[in-house]
Amino acid sequence: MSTAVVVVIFTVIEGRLSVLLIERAADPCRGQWALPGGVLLEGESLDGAAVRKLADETGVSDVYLEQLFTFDQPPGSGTEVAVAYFALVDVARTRLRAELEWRPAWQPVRQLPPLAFANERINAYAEQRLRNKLEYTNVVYSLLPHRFTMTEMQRVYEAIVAEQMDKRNFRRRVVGLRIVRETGETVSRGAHRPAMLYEFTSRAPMNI
Amino acid sequence: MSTAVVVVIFTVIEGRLSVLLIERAADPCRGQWALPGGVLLEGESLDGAAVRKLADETGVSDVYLEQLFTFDQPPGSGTEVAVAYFALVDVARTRLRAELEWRPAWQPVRQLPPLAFANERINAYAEQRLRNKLEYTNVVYSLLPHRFTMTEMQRVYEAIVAEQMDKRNFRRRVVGLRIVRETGETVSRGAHRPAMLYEFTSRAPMNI
DNA sequence: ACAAAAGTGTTCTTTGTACACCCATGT
DNA sequence: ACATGGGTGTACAAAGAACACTTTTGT
Repeated sequence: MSTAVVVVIFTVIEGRLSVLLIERAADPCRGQWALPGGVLLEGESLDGAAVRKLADETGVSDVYLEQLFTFDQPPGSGTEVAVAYFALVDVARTRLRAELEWRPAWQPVRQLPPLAFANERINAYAEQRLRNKLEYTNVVYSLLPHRFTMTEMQRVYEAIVAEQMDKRNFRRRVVGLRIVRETGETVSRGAHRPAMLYEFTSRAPMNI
Repeated sequence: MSTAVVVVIFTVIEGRLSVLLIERAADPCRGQWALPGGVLLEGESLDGAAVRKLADETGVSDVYLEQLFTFDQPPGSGTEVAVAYFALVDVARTRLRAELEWRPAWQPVRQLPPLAFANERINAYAEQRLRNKLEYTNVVYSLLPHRFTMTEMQRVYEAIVAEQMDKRNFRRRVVGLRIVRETGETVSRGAHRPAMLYEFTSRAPMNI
């Protein structure tokens, strides 16, 4: 009996929070979708396994990645428990590894297909935690480039909580909580006046 | 390779937050103290194993018990990972199971003896989580009898956060958050005027 | 009489929320 | 000229923190 590690990988695509799922080409649960996961290797740490799975699936590392919860595995699955992680990645930097028996795809969290195993619970739990963390941490740092405008950041938040925010209150909050700071430089991005560029005060998970 | 389950069991003794530790009478780590734990049995759920360990050690059930975090286990320990839980119990209702090779004792968290394995981290993590949960949930329900005075409840909070609070603000908070409610009955407990009895609005973990 | 805990209100500060207008640029 | 996103301030409400005195009872 071994330990499974699964990773709930979120991104934002066209203003919608989406999650990476794998279509199972083999039994059990052929044709259903499941969260990417695998077993803990000999001598590997949990965090190490999560980083490895994330890199295998998306090619990225150095993103927000946090342990979520540990779930029981169904009998006969070959593993006793599944340690779930969640991660946020910028879709523009990812490269999915599709193979014959391995068809990954981004699915909007509001319209998930039927999932194998207990993956609905894990997904729901991850989404809940993401929304909570959004309010007081810098989780989104790996969803944005190193420098970005307030509007770009706000669009990401709005995609995750699925509602619109007031831009003045939004700015006050993220600057007041020291999640981001002004860089002092501006940029012109289209048919409007130049915008201040911001950056995260830290690109590692804030622990609070 | 199997999965370990450990339980950080808190109580309040003489106004101090204390945790249950076991003195190891056998190698490895003979003479050191460790958190109570064991392996996940065949066909047993994680929560089930945590409930079983807690009952084995203290004789109590129906208390606050929540999954905390999953830690890597050191190589050669026979288990891959340790799923940690934390619990709060009323010391007056517990009965510790002491045996020759098994010497449990309550230790104040401010003066812990040297611990085996990575148990310092687990303890520190549990204490942190307890303090956070204290602010917005009913965690302490299993540290108090069914009916209690405000002062009794406040003493428990003060023991956990290790600082004194204002009783008017304290009452407003726990009543306002619907953690407790008045019962309408009063009691006389010593050389002072009778006190209102309160009760928890729920004796199951509030999920928020 | 005194010691011990119970009970009770107000002020101030901080935090969050709602809300509307003008500006610089590219087409 | 107009469409697009950028930038800004104020008023109100809610929540939290600080603070002191009187009451009831048992010894």
